[in-house]
Amino acid sequence: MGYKYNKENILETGYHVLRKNGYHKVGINEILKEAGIPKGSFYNFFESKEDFTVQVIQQYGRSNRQWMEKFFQQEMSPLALVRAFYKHLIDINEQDDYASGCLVNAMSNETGRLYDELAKASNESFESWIEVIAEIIKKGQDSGEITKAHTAKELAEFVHTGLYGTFARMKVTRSRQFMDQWFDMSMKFIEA
Amino acid sequence: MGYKYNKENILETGYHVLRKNGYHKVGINEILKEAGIPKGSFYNFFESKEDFTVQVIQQYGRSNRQWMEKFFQQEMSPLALVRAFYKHLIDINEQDDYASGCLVNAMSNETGRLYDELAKASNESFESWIEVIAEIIKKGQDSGEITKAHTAKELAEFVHTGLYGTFARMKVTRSRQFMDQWFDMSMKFIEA
DNA sequence: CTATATTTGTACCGATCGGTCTAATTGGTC
DNA sequence: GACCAATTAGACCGATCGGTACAAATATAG
Repeated sequence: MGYKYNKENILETGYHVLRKNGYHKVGINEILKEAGIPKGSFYNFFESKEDFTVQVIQQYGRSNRQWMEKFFQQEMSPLALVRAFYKHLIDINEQDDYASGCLVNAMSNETGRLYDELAKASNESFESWIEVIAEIIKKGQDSGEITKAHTAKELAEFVHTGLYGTFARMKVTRSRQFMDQWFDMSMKFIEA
Repeated sequence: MGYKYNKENILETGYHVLRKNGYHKVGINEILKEAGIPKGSFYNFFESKEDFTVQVIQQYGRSNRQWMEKFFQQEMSPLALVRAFYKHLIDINEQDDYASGCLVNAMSNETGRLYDELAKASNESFESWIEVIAEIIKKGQDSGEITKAHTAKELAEFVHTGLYGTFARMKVTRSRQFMDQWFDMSMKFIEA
């Protein structure tokens, strides 16, 4: 029962710190300092650093899925929505000065083969997002805007992991140039 | 002036340790132990952990490029070579039990926005490989096997970063299923 | 109010971090 | 052989790591 600190706020802080720095670079003390809580409270809320990170991923997975569902409810054609969605993600990363990419991609790459619980949480978030993207792509296929050469889920996975691939290039070049190039090619790929 | 230890061997050890564990998970002591050298020798060869890692990336970048150039000299059509190349990379990752992916992708994601020298080294290795892949794709375009809808370099970058994107999925699902799916879709994408 | 359980705050733990220092050893040159 | 520079060896440095211990403070139940 909530006393002084709020678990969701701590997870939110963890999201920002982990997204920018990765898992092994960040120490518990950095999170305590950033969130303004003492260590006792942290280990009251969370069993371990891994458990904390799992919950960060889960909370982000849920809130991002909700945001996506809302985004795809805008009044536009399915293909236009997909285009706007990825354009928006690229814009966000530019505003972020190319510092972070996606938490789930970062955690998957850095810890996916090292810690089972982190892998599971990352995978579940990813798949939950793919459901939403596949749904809008399916609508585009039904309306004839999007290719039926592959299933909606295959297209969603192909495009979204494609974006993840560009994050490595983005971080290293500190530029959106390659993401824009990827965008044009990917959007052409899914067009009917 | 080589005394007792060989710099290339130390870098080779570093390659394996860093590829599997990432940058921040690995301590100098682990590399010393794995390579069987004392700390004094390490800091005789390398200025710092970052300098060491830069040289690991550079050596791997060079040796991998040489391997690629040889691979593409096999007696096959350009498209068949590209297919065989990526099939082979997927096979390697399966044999590796999906533990590592690509060092350059891992370093780019984990450290690309954090350390300038690591970013530079990662970027240079990546671009050096893209040159080789673009070359074989160009040949495929000239022979009519590969689409001319995009330049050879654009296609090479799109495909290769696409593969990088799948590594996150691979590590988290511990399976080649998604890589195979990506392979089919990507190869279809570049076909004329 | 008292009794009890939970949360908060901080000191502390052994282990490890990246890196320095210096002595002993080695190899090459005269 | 003597001499010097480079290399090797590992003890040592302060800082930080993830996590524990425990007492003080706080909230809830009666």
